[in-house]
Amino acid sequence: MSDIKERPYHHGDLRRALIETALAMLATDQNWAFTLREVARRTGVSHAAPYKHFRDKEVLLRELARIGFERLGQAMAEATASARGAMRGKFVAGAQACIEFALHNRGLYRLMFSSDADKAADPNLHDAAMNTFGILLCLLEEGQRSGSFRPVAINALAAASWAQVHGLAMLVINGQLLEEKVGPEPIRAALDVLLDGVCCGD
Amino acid sequence: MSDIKERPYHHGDLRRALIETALAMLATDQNWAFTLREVARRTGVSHAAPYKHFRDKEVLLRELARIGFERLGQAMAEATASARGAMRGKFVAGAQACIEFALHNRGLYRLMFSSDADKAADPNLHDAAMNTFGILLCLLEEGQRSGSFRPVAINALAAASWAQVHGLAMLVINGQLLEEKVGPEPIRAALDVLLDGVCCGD
DNA sequence: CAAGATAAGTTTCTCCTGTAAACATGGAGG
DNA sequence: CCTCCATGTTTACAGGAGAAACTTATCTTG
Repeated sequence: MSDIKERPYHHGDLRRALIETALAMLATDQNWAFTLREVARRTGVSHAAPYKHFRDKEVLLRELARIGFERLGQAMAEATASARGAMRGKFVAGAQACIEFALHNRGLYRLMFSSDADKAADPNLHDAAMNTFGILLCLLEEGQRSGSFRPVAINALAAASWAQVHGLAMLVINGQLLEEKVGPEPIRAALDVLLDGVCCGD
Repeated sequence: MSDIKERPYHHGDLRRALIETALAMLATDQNWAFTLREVARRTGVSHAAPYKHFRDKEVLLRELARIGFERLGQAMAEATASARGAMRGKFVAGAQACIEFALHNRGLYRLMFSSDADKAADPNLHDAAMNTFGILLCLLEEGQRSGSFRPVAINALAAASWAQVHGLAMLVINGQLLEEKVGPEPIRAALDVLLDGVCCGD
């Protein structure tokens, strides 16, 4: 009663609150191995309450992954947009934005690419992932149009770039890209190797 | 000697048997979300028996991952060794061997690169992973010595290659590299893009 | 060879999770 | 005002991880 917020029976926006709690836990624990009950607990509701908003745990996980792709896409879009100058620089900016995102959101990033975030099971998630992928595609198209990137099949460039960026991100957040193994600035160096294959001339 | 056993109290080689069962389950289920109890059940022992051989579930997971890296390394070594001709071809052979391995051992591959197979927690696992990585390094060194690969920092090449191959493998086993998205033969095409950046001249 | 000691199984137990079902509550519409 | 219904809560249950205590076969050693 003396409580500032005497939580009413009906939370008001529990769905949102649960998502926020889960995202916060992902940010902390970095291995996304959270339990639904813990999310409920930290949100201050009973352990069954979440089921009124998410049919099961995987639905929540997929929603989190979807949000992750949205944010990643936004980060990459901003990075490439604000990077002025050569296409090569834009590409690097986008790639680094992705890797930085992965580093600062390890748990979420891992979830996004884990088999638990099954794209086939949720059209919205699938679309979100595709949109993010689309940013890369646009960038590559732009680079080809401007004559900066080689005029090979766009899909080859896309597959190579996506794999490279995602691969780097995974290696980074797994701590498998340490100085002792691949030297300082491994990300930039690796991207340069790829870009030598992507860009025209040398 | 004879395989038809009356299930003696002492299994004889339960440790090995458990590993084999687990590997078989990984091969089937492809998402390595198996339970220790199920492994015990299928091996025909009580659910507590495994704890006599593995302190906890993660120890078993790490052992499986270690075996996975051993096999992957072997596959890649064989592929690169038996590929005769230009370095570029050797590289492609090794990369394809890795991706093929991932495809045919989805669960195991995912486990190998998941956070549950914590390299820092098991020196043997760490070494196995390093050895596999070493195959790639050797290949790159050989390519540089023979003048086929660009004389940039070996670590840049290594990071780029490792990320590329691993990234492709992850995308492939996640079904995110389908024809509709990246065209036919995406793997070969993507590798060619990278190799244009790795190899000398064009 | 008798007799522990010990390694390797088994049973039993506790705590936790995901999820279903039944019950409670409070705000919206007749 | 009363009743419906979305959104909570409590209770219940199947299953998993792992600890502890018990059992049995094998190994060691006097």
